[in-house]
Amino acid sequence: MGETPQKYKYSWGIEATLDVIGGKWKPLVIYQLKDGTLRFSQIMARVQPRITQRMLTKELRELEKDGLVNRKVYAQVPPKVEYSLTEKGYSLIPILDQLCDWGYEHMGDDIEFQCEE
Amino acid sequence: MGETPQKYKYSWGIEATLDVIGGKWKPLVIYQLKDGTLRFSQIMARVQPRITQRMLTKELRELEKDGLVNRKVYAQVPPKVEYSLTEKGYSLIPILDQLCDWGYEHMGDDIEFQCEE
DNA sequence: CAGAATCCGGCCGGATACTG
DNA sequence: CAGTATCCGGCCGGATTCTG
Repeated sequence: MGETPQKYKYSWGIEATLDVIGGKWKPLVIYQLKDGTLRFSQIMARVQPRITQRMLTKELRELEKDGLVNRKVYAQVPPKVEYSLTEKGYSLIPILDQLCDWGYEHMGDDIEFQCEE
Repeated sequence: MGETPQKYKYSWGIEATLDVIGGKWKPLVIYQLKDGTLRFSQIMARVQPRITQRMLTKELRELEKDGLVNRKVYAQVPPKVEYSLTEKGYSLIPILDQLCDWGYEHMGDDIEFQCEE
């Protein structure tokens, strides 16, 4: 029945999603991984010179904890760690594309963009 | 060579968009306004008891500054201020819906949702 | 190479009180 | 009613140093 036609609409889903991609560098990191597996240093290089090691480590850990990225450690010296997107992580790409597009269309008056190619 | 086949992909657009909707309450506030104009106290009531006056004022000011909401002040006593979405603000609704859906599908194991109805 | 640890400034966001 | 003003704790995020 029509009760609570629109009620409160707290939109927890939005907050849950923003909790996951809202980190300062997270969308960037996810975007880097969309084309495949990358090593820690490779991600660093692609987001450089803006992100610090500490931040990259931290955000990768959180993304891993949230089930968006896989972390594979090779037991060797020197260390080698590879990161890739999980299914869940991949499912975010279309949304990130849209966020990027919106930014491009509505905010892009004096900044550079690199959404799609 | 396929010059800069994928280059860096900084995705500034994403960051620009998240700057605008990334505030803790902003997506909620925008969502409340999607059905039409609301007064300050009405927005408060809908987001209550979670947001504070200070935060609502602050986020509304930022949304106004970013051109997402209109602010109409009635010169009367007691004061009356109405908020509504701009075109730009409305254009975010589909994206917010997607963010909400994603949260619902991927994070919704033990939280309540109210995306659409 | 991929981090862990430490230090630190800033500012985000909440609580409370006051005002036109 | 719709704000300001003030205080304040926490934590976000950067810089730097050390390590297996």
